[in-house]
Amino acid sequence: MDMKLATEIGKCLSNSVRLQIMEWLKDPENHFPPHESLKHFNDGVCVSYIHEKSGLSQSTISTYLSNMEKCGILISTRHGKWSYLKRNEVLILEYSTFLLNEKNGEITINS
Amino acid sequence: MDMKLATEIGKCLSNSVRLQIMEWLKDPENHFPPHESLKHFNDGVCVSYIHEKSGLSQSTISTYLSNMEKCGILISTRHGKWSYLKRNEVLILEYSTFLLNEKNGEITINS
DNA sequence: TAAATATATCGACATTTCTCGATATGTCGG
DNA sequence: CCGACATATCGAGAAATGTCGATATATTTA
Repeated sequence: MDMKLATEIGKCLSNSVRLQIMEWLKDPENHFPPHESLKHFNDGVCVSYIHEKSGLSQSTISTYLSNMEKCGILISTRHGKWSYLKRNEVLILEYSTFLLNEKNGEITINS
Repeated sequence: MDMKLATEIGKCLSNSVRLQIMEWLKDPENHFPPHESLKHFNDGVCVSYIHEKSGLSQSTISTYLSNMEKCGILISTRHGKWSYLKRNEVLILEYSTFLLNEKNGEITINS
């Protein structure tokens, strides 16, 4: 993983509301009502549901989500007038792995 | 992992120099000269070596490292007049795991 | 095509972070 | 105890981020 990308991902994860969104999206069924239009959560959750739950303004959340998509940790899919957001688990795994020190192999406590 | 702690860790990792320091400390032997006093890297690297390599001022780096230690991703050990910093691999692993979605089990591509 | 709804973008101001030089504190060697 | 060196803290100005309301754009439906 490229340092520049990793820094951008870090920025997305450095704010409690954005981090909370990442948590909610781990398990949309348990954090959001079913959507009136789509019957599944395959593409995640629409912006307005995230907005309502967040307590921040629509414009703020829209910008957050847009930046999170720009760096790749979220994937956006449009269905009609709704934008659905879901986690990009592959990139998150890459980032997560990048943070670890592969030199350690399995982590050893009490070196 | 607590959301508040995770947010603080995210802030530490949201700056390219701090992220770079985390990278250097994965493998001190290959990024820093041997210390004049200590013959090993068991406790990491002293502040001044990190400072020199970073290109930022001593006060900036001191503050960076202090904050990184405060949230726990670095561990500081004093030896005489030197402070040595090393990665807290255990906490980094916890954070890294927190980011992942355990609901997925092993990650599946192409859902 | 006009109204309604969902989302995106803009401009502005408040808050936080970045970053420095100056200075304080801690520690060793003489 | 004093001078030298390592690190920490302080105060300040610059830059970035947070956050909003207003407005623009897109899409569906009447």
